[in-house]
Amino acid sequence: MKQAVSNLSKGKKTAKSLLVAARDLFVLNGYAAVSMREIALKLGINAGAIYNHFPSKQEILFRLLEDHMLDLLEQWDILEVERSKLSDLLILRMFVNFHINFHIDKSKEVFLSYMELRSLDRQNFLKISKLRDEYESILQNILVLGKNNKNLDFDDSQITTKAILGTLSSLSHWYHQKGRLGAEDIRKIYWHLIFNSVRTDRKRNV
Amino acid sequence: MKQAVSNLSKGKKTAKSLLVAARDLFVLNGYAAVSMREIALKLGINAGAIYNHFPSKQEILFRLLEDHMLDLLEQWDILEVERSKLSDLLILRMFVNFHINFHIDKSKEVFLSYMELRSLDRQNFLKISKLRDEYESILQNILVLGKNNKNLDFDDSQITTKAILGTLSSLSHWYHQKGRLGAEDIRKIYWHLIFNSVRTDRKRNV
DNA sequence: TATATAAATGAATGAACGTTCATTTATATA
DNA sequence: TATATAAATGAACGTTCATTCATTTATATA
Repeated sequence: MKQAVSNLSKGKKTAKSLLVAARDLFVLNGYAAVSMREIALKLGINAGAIYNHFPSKQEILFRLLEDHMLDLLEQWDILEVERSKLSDLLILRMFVNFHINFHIDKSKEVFLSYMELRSLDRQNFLKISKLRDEYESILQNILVLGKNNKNLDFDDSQITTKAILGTLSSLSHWYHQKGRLGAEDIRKIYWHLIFNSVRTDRKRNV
Repeated sequence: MKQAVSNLSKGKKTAKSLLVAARDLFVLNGYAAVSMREIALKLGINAGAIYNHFPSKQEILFRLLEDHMLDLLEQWDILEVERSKLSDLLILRMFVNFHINFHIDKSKEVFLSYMELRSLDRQNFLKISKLRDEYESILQNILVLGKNNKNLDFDDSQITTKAILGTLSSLSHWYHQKGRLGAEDIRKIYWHLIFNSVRTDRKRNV
């Protein structure tokens, strides 16, 4: 359970603020282009002070990405109970809505996970890749199950998984709170697109 | 018209090789994480020699992105004659196929344009953004025209444009020459997905 | 082949980088 | 309030960075 910020010790508060500052700067300029001095400056502290909270710049990035992926997988797990009662198609809709909600709430973290995988060192890269594959396989399993039960139709589960995630991920590239459309509109538009692309009676030719 | 490499002077050959080396390194590690020394090392020359061909590292990136975008727009323009005879739906299919072909042929350039927009300085960023918007509006115009003629159906042309481009762009993140599927398979799979997501008699609910 | 021009060298520039550390200052505990 | 611990300072470390430049070497032209 997450703790209210006001209950945290000064050290934990600073660590949290550093993660937020680093996240924002990494999103804006990219990991490699952001210096420890810039991150520290955002909190008005000295760069050296960061090392009381994190052992390295690399560890800050890893913590951001791992926290995000674990959060994503955990939140999906929590829906397991509700999910067990749903049809294949409704589970797919739940996944799409879940994914969109997450992208809207955590658009910076999503964007970061997408862009900065390559900035992780080998060991950290493997850890995050594993979590990412885990998430991807959730969707792929939904698709395969739906196809086996003849409730969904598509040509290739692997590519279709990538394509749907690509469709949804475009969200993190343009979504801003102040936009023209609300979350409900966006969920509806994307669901219609995705639903039609994999429904059973879709056409195979123009 | 492109010139055969063997006809180029030594200087032009080196410049071309530098662009290729920079492209490959930028794709692998990101612009900010690549040094001029690394780029030079790929050709076995000294870093200082790069400046006989390009005025700055920034200019190399800009040249890569601008060349790519201009190539993309020009290749689409060339198809104008063929296009004028086609129906709305076939024009959309032509766009999808064109886009996929380009992603397959120039996957590194596409990936770079996608990832390194933020590494451009303000002036260069605006130039490339303009070209990118131009390309995006090609698809949006196709969609709007198709909807007006009742040959296509979707909720929002702007989001649908972004979603389709997102779908297609996922290609540049996983496509490798040596993969399981050929270009023809990929075109077919993506076309079915996209066609069904915007065809006129699509369903609005589960 | 002689000569002008283009390309590459290798050392040097100052600035910025991540990280360390002895020291000082603030916070939490007793 | 006294004391132990945590957090922040500010200077410094060794490296690496993009870029410059006088000089040398290679190429193209006449």
